[in-house]
Amino acid sequence: MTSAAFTLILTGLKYLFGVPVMVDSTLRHSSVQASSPRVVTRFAPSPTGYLHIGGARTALFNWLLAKKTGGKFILRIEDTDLKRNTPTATQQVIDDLRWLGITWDEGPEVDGPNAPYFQSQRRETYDKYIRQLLEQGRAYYCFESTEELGQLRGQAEAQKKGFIYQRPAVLPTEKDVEKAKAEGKPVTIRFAMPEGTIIINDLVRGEVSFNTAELGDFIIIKSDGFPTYNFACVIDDHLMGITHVIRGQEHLMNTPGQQALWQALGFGNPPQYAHMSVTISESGGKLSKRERPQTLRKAIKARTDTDFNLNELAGVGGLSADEMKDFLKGESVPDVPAIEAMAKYLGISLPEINVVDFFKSGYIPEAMVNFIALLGWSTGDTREVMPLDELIAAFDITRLTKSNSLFDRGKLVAYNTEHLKMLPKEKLLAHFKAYLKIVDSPVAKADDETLLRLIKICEGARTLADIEHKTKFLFTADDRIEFDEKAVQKVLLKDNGLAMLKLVRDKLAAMAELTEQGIEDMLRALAEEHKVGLGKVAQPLRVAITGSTISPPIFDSVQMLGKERTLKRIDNAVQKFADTK
RNA sequence: GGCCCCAUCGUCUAGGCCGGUCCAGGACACCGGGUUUUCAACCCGGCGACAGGGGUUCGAAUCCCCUUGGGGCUACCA
Repeated sequence: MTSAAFTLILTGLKYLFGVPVMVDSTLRHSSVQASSPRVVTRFAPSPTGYLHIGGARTALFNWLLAKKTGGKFILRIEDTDLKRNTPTATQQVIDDLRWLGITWDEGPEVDGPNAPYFQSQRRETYDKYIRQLLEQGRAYYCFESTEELGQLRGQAEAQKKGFIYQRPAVLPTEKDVEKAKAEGKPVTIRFAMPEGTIIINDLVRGEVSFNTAELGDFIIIKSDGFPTYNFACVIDDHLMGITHVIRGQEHLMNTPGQQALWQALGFGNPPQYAHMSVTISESGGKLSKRERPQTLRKAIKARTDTDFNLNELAGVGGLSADEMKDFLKGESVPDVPAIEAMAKYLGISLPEINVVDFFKSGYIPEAMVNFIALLGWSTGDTREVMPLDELIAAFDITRLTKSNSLFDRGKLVAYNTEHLKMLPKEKLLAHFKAYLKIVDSPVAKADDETLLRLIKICEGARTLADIEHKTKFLFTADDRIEFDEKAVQKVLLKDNGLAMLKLVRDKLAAMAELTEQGIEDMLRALAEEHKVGLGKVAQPLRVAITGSTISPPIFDSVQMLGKERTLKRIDNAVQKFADTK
């Protein structure tokens, strides 16, 4: 691991209202490892929704590092933005992490010495440090409204300059605060950024330097009294003894500010940072949960058919006409359930972004974790498909890639196929049952023994959804089979398919007991007798009992369906298509 | 616009720090063939990349600079 964690260089003699901030000094911090041998990492999501792929990747890398080094992994909920928090989000994130197999040593539901793990419950702690900063003149009050700030920003933009908050020549006093409050002005607190150059030594990017003059004084306490991310994160990382912070590149620009804060608070050595590359989606930018509503919006706009009723769709989503209008204009985004209901109504599938989306599509966590781990990281040799323990053993934080990577669903499918083959049967059974439950499949009715058999006869399946689709016919009523038109045309109505089906029926009816072997012998004999390939006799049978040309091996399919039901389905098919051409 | 990051097959990547062993390796995808009761799986083969331009050097995918392209951030969000 790299030695110097970071270097803060401040040039010149700078005074902040009489208080010397830093005098032309170069502070070198020794290796984090030297002072704290045990690695402590964390995943700190904000509870605004489901865990998405990007978050899962961040959590995974932090978890992997902790596991690899025998360290500790903490889950901390950054719920300081009351407006954005959604009530069930924390539970959703917890469920998603558990599904992936990512467990935490400290955090919600398991607790630990650093409790509470919800930032909204740590107000006193932040208050203590903010007082310290205020007293030292390293933080100061501000009273501008959002509108005023917006105006200043607009002016800067008009001049093609970046907006930097101008620190007042004389800092507001407590008296000014009282006055502002009396006048109903919002009160926020900004960090007084010291002047100079901050160099961060990133585990994946190397040295990156920033001029603090271009960063400006950022807000650390909001007008509602809650800390902003940049402040709370620094306090908690310090208090919780975090040694390594692995996060997305989108946080790179926050790092100098956080390090300066770390320094100002006298926290000593900051953690080692590793800014991962970003995961890009097929459509271009950062993989984002916005893609689902965007896809839906596009689909709605693409509907030009006359019988399509927009109001009806709005009703499905529980939206008013105005809300629908806003959504289409891109001004608002409905809830997840509303989005999903509308997508279902339109019969379109939304891109999988959240971890649950993949669960519902039939992917297994082992494959997800393996695939996500290889997005921006590699072993260095040619190993790719690996079980979890091997992944942990192979993990090396210094091998993270610098460049962004595209989330390729095709490759995920390939990984899922491999893991489906590798996984012990009991584990697969558990995954399959969970899957059947979440998609509310009729197959869920089957007992474990049957389920295990279904898994076995679907060997080579790519997803759990494949297994479900292939075997659902067993749990459908005999007269409710949905026939695939193409399959009927090609298999039953052509080449005497129906005639062959009748022959098969008679042979089957004559069999005392159905075994896979018996069925196979019978079908093969029939094919030979008529000098045709097995396909010619098997396919009509397959279509008759499943309605489609896709099914598990025919011998198993028939055996599992049973003689009575098979005959009934053959009769139904013969009757149904006898007069069709 | 400003600041920051990145750049090898369509995609994920190995190699780059320690320049020659790389006319660039693997995987997915794709194409062709095989196996076959369907789909999937499986087997064999093929296509396919060092963004461009300048340097440095006997020699550059590897080091330096520029251009171009992509991405991130630019909130009283995290």
